[in-house]
Amino acid sequence: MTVRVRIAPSPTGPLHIGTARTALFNYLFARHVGGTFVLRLEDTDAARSELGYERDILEGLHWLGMEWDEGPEVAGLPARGPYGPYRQMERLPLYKEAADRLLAEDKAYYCYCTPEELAADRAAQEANHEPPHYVGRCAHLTPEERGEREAEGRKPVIRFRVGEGVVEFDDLVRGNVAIDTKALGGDLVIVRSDGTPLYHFSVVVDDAAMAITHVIRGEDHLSNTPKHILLFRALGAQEPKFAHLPLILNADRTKMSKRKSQTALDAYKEEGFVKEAIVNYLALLGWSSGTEEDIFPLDELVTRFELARVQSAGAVFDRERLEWLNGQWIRRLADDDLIERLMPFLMDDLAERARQGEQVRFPGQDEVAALLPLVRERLPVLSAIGPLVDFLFIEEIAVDPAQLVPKRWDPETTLEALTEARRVAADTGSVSFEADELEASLRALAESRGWKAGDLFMAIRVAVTGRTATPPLFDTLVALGYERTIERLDAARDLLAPATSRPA
RNA sequence: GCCCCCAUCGUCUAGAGGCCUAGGACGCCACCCUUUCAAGGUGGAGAUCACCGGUUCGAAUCCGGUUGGGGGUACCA
Repeated sequence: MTVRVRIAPSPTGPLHIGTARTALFNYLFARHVGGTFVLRLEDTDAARSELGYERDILEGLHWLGMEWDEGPEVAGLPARGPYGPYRQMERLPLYKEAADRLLAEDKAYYCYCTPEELAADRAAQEANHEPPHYVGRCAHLTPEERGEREAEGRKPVIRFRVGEGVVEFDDLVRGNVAIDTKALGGDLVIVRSDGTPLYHFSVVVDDAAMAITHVIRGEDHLSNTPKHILLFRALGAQEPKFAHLPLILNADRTKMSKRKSQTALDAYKEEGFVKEAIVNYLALLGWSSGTEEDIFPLDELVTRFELARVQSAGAVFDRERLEWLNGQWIRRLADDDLIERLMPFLMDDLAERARQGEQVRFPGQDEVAALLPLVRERLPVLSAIGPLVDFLFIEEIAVDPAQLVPKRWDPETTLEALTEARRVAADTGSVSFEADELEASLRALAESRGWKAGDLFMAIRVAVTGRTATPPLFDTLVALGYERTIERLDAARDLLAPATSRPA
């Protein structure tokens, strides 16, 4: 029997980090055993489903590198796989047929209860401290009674007879789970009054129709699993194996939510998290290799992944750890690759500065390539590139006079030092403007004047970049170029003393 | 309320009866390197393995209970 798993997102919001993790575990499991990874869109909640979300989800999964073997047609490309269509709203006849079958076999029935009646039932049950459940008012209607209700114009839902007994299954991560059908809340609605199927029904009809062998999903579905198993049985379908993954948690250990955490994959992408780090991190949320390594590319995760090594307790999403992994992955990327990923972030940053009225220059890839050694180890996220190098591309940098003066110095000393530094830089630069020479001559200057090299360098750093934290100074000066270095040193001197009184 | 699941450093985890005076990683602290910031290196603090009882010569590991946390309980998915 060949393994078939699926990821079945609902296009009711942008791709959620939890959905991405569930997709990943399904993907890893499928690839590890040479099975098939199916993508199915569960869009039966017409009120909340949107095409834009669907695209976001598909693009996100694709971006992370999880190609599906079977899935819906997208952007003009035909559906892949023999079990299509892969959007539930395009599979309505299938649910209709399945529901009719259950109806014919009296495993399901029409229910005409109004929302008001159901609400009243629930209120009464609550008052009596009973668990909420459907009372079965319509469970045994005669044809006449049904006729009366139809005549009133009531549109029925279809309910599935849950029956009595204990449903037991062997969860691949949790072991044996047994739940009494009494805890299920009575006969459950499987088809809405408008004829569309509800999740618990469509998911089973489809998993059966698509020959899914393993259902790997979040723990939030664990209590609902008996409903599904009962439905599989009623439909005469082979029930799949189940594996319920631990939930991803907010810092307060509740189920990760938009309200308390950043849940949209897109938001992480826009901050400059690389896909390798996200995949790596998501895999480590609930799974561990059992070794002491923690950096794994996708293909290695595929070879190592086992459901048996999945944790059963929930895992708090730890952004710090994600950032660390991101830095690790950024350091590992090939030059060309990193440049390509960095460019959009840098361009966006500069474009934003331009919008704010600053004069900026947009560098080409070659120019950014030259900066790579200066920034590579300083990027926890790709979006950190702007603040690291934008002073190179902005005509007029803002310099704070207060920051210009090193802690141990006074303005006079600083002015003198910058003046001397300008002279030395000009002298050196007239021969060759290179990092080693600049460093040697400026160190010599500091020594001859009894200044701490660090203080001198800090004054220069702030003068030419406007910042106290930058890539290494001399490489920065070279990147800036001779002329702009001199210009900025002069501008900084002006800041410390009016031009008229500036020492020549 | 009822049902189900879970429980090892702040966080992610290793651990499947003796290898555990509980290991690794993130974060934190210190030192080294160093022109700043990073990165890197070294070291450190940090967990009476939720609690109680049992099984056993021996338990973080097995069993029971307690407590705590989470999830589910819709004409949402």
